[in-house]
Amino acid sequence: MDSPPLTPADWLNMAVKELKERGHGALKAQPLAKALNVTRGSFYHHFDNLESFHAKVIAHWSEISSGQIIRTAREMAPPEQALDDLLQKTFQSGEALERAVRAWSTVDPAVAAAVAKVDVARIGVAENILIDGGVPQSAAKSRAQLMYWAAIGRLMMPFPAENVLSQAEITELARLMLRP
Amino acid sequence: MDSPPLTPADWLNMAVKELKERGHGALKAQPLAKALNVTRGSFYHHFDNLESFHAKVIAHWSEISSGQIIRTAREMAPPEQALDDLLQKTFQSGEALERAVRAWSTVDPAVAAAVAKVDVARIGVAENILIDGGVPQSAAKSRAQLMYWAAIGRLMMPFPAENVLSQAEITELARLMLRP
DNA sequence: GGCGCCACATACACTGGTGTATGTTGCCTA
DNA sequence: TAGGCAACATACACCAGTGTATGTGGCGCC
Repeated sequence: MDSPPLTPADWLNMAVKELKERGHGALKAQPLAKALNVTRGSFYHHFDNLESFHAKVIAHWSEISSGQIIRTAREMAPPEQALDDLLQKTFQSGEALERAVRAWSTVDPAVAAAVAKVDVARIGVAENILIDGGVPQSAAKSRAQLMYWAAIGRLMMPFPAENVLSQAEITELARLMLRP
Repeated sequence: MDSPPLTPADWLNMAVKELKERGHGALKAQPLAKALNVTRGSFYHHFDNLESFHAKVIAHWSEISSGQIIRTAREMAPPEQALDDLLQKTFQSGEALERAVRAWSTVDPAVAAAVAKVDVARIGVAENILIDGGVPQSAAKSRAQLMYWAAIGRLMMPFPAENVLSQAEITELARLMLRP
């Protein structure tokens, strides 16, 4: 029943999974090793210590998130639709992960820095969509910020699944935000 | 140099302080005892165990938050001003605490339940302000939700102090939200 | 066919936490 | 003035984690 040897990527993927399901408190060598059916020896073979491992985990998350941003930006159909996508789809399957990372960022400055970068990138995408939709540049930034904050705020509700706006409400909001 | 004997309230106040400054990971008997210059014996004299202590901490936070809500609601001057207050003042000195509690809520269902209740109450206040300001009931709820999510989202940014809207922008937003 | 390295396993010393059981000290009170 | 209780302190057994040092099995390769 022995499985193929593990790579650092395997550890990072498991880390992301545990982060999503149990929060950053689960990012420890011993529990992760158990989840991968190996001992901590493997962990300390691939990584120097917990701190550097955490750094690689958050870097991995940044890449994942950046990938999502690129894809979202590429689907820039009509601005109204792009806005819907950005508001809704960005945090669809990634909600739990996003919540966990943001909670983590409140106690780890390195994570906070990474999250801040991703935030800037995402808000930039939203801003460009608004500008493409005819919103004056001066107003676009603060509106994009507002929208982004609302999206983050929603998923930081204790039960984000119960905190939803109807499609009609989202469309109404998008229309409001695209007003010149 | 001996100080007066501690009460459970002293422990709860210290807990809130540590929660605010270091996050919920600091809510442990040993570190708190050290911060209060006593030993864990005192902790286990006043509380059964960590779990019940945590329950009292979050209950204490709920009362604090409810107090703020009452005060905010009582200052219901003109709706525009009340909205400013709700958006800005609620999380002024309490930003770090709010962040910590919300991060905590992502890993503790009991905390999540308490936070959810406070959220409902706060959104209710915002909704009433909007209704007082002439917004139709049907639209008031979703707009109040949006505003609340944005407020929460802002303070969950890694550096909330750098994520601010100018007073002009807030006023503009309040005006927008109060549109019938 | 022995060499070396990769991917672990094992063992050890250590830290920082929990909960419990049992002192100890001062004050309040009958 | 003796008892009793509140507010601790002390000591113990235990657990879950870290990091490090060293052992080991297989496989690639010349």
